[in-house]
Amino acid sequence: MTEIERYNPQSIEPKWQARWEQDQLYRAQPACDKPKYYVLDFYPYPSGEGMSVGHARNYVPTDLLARYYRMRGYNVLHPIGFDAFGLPTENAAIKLKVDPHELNERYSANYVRQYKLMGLSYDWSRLINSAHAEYYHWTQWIFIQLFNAWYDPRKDKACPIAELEAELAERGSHAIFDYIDDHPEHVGVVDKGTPPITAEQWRAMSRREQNDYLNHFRLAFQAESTVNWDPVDKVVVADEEVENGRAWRSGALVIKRTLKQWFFRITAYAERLINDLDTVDWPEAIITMQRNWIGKSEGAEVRFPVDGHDAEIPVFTTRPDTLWGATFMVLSPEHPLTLAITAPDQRQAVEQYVAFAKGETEEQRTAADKEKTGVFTGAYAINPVNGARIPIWVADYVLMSYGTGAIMAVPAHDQRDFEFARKFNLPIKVVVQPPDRTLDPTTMERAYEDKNGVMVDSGPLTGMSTGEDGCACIRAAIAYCQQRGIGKRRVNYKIRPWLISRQRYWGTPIPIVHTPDGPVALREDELPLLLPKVKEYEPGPNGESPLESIPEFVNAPNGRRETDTMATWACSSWYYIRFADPHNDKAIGDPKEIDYWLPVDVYVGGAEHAVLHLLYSRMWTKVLYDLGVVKFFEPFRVLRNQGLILSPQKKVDEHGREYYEKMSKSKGNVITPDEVIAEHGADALRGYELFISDFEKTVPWNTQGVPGVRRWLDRVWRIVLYPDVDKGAPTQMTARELRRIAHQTIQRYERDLEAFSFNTVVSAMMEFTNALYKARDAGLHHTPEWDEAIDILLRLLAPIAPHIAEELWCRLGKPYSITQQAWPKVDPEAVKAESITIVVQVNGKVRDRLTVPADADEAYILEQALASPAVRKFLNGGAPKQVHYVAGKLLSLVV
RNA sequence: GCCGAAGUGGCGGAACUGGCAGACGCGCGCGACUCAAAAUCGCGUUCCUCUCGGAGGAAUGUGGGUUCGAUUCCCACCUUCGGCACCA
Repeated sequence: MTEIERYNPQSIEPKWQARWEQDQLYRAQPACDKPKYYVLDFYPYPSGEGMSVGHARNYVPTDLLARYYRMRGYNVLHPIGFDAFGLPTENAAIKLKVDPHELNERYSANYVRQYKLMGLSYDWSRLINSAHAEYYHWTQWIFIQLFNAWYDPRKDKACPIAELEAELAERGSHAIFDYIDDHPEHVGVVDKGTPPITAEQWRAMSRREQNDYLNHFRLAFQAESTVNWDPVDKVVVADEEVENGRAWRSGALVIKRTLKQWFFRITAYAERLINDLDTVDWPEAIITMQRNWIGKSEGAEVRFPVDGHDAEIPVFTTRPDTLWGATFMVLSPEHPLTLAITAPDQRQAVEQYVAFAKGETEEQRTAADKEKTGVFTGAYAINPVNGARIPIWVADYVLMSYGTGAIMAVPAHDQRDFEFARKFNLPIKVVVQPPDRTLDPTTMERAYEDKNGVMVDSGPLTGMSTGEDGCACIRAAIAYCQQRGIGKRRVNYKIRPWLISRQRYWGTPIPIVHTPDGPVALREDELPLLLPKVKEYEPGPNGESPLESIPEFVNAPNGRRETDTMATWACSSWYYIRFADPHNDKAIGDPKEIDYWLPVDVYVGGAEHAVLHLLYSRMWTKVLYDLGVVKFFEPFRVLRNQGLILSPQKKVDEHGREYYEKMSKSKGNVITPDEVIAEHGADALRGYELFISDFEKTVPWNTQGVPGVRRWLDRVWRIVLYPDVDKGAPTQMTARELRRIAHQTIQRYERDLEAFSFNTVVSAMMEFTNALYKARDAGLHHTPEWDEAIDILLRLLAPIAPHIAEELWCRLGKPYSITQQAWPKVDPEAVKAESITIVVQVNGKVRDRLTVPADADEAYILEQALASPAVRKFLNGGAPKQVHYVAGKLLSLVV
């Protein structure tokens, strides 16, 4: 027996990692004629805790793809960088009393160390970091482009704000507003409630007033906004950081404060953000979530005059067909007309109610199954379609932020209105009778919301029934309103402007100076606006940004510098472009490189960013497309989400149900790649990350899984280097069969990898390895087919387990590096089988299996089947009534 | 409540276009090697029944349907996970 050297990843992995790094094997070439492949991971935030094996679920599959496409001859861009700005680092800096710049370097370096430990093939020459001025210079540059642009609805794209100024000076803004009226999908290009003006009015304005007006159109703009304020921590907190009205960190009751905030006008892109979803290959769930988030709904805006006042209240409705069934109207407590129209004897009650609603948290106000509340204003509106005088109420179930902040209430056909009407004894009027029964307002138990039915008591619509698409009555109602001049077709979107400013230190400074004439952007040659070093990172007593206390920063020659910084969503909205040319100090990137590399071919990350990052990035891409900076309008061609990895420990909840926890430091159940690699090596970790489950599924980590994969790699090691040792029982296999298995494995590998079915890629490789043991036991190992099979095995292994593949490749005396070898070609001749197995069924049950030559025809197979004793047993001596033959697979006999 | 995804052995999962359900791995059991253990190798491992070295039956969340044939297609329901949640 030969003395064998055991597979020892601890000695071979660091050796090859050092060699690869020295040789810079994974550098992408600049733009050239080669086909490109851009595979990208979601931009990671480098946390102080480092990575867990859950993070590797993202990085290993993309590395497999990168290595695979390199071997297939593509110029592969596989970069990484750090989304380094943001609150977690800032909070850590405050707590540890360490400069966040320093923490960033420390944490990023730890991530890089872990990436290298896993043998990931990133192009390290393209490493980027959002918190480096070299990077945020261009985040600021894009901010300026947005600030200096508006969305021209007629051109359906972003245009320089100077064009808007020229138009205002020449013709005013009426043409723009008229166009939006006729094309309601453009409602989001301008702030709600902005008045149209004439050229004379524009020219009469001061520069400050003009800037205020332009602000309603700019793609980056400042506006008043209500935010959650934590009086103990003295910070603004996000909605997500508020639980039951209390700040998550301090436990203090949050109060609402109105602050001036910076926004991006994502609403202008609502329609394109929906429509362009048809052009990407993304998980259906994410596409649906984005659609819902944008929340397009079509209907009509109808104006209701207020009885006895010189005022009209517009309402938005998706069911204009039910206009005749409106029996009351409801205003949001924040509606500007609420107090103005309130009758004197109701004033006290309404004021009280408005104050009560204002004091409610978002949580209380939108709680499920909340009892309806509201107060009568004492005023009446006139229903413009039938002159009916209907009471106007104020109630918190109507939100100021959606539609017009006022609704017409149709209790017979809207469940919310129904509940309100029942509670306050308001009349209910049925205007749509369902086809199968007759609704009686006095006995109805819930609203009939279906569109299907016949119109009753509805003026000109009476007797109409729902058309083919269910919207005939709606269209007729809109046409009627338009003709009478009381309403018009309208589109509403739920999506709101994207809040970008944070009164915090650790973020990209906003390149704006507030002058007596209003906000002015820095010139491009004044960038980057550096984040100054400070001693204290805590926000001021009233939530002022720490930047406010630095006179050298705040005081600009022409005014006061903006002290808000950008939320990290800005940094991550364009980083995928930067990788094309990451160190360019003249532009966000050389257009030649950007045009070559983008869009991203495959983008992989967790589903938690379904809406936020993926929506923001799409908007920025479209702005840059409109402005001619890039030539693509969707950044990520293919998107896939990896599933979560949970802790292996089974827990039982209070109902006795079993579940697995997420890995987290606070629960003390984190498994790190470091510990797994120390014990079993990076290749075994990589293999198990791929093998653990279906890529998109959430699954608990199994501590036995890595040793299982390690055993497979051990077997690979032994069969490649020591095929003569430890023979098993003799088996039957021909050289041709071995060759067929090798080439079929290439096919399965390619097919499964391209379908993101990485677990079956690994299992195909395990089967191939098992087949080699069998072939060895059949005495095949000194044949040319054996050498070819081993060669294929190692090439296919290289993307999964690069270290062991390189080591074995080297020991067989083949040329360095295996990662630079060509991908093996499938030989179609080798794949063909000479004999095939045909399953014989009788009445749908398998009764026998026949081995026949691959070219056997149906007649021959039928003859063989009828001769089989196992089959005859179930034929009861008769002939089959029906015969179904599936070529090469199955013969089904029916008796 | 609404929208989306998914339910297959003890566990993770596989099954290409309607055609052998349970590949591959984990775990478990038995055996070989060993003084012993580890490692390794071999065999077995969905459930039930029987006249058990064989044969038959049932089974892919539940109940129906289409089909010679359904994990796959259709209908209804149940459960789990994710998202949204008074959006007019």
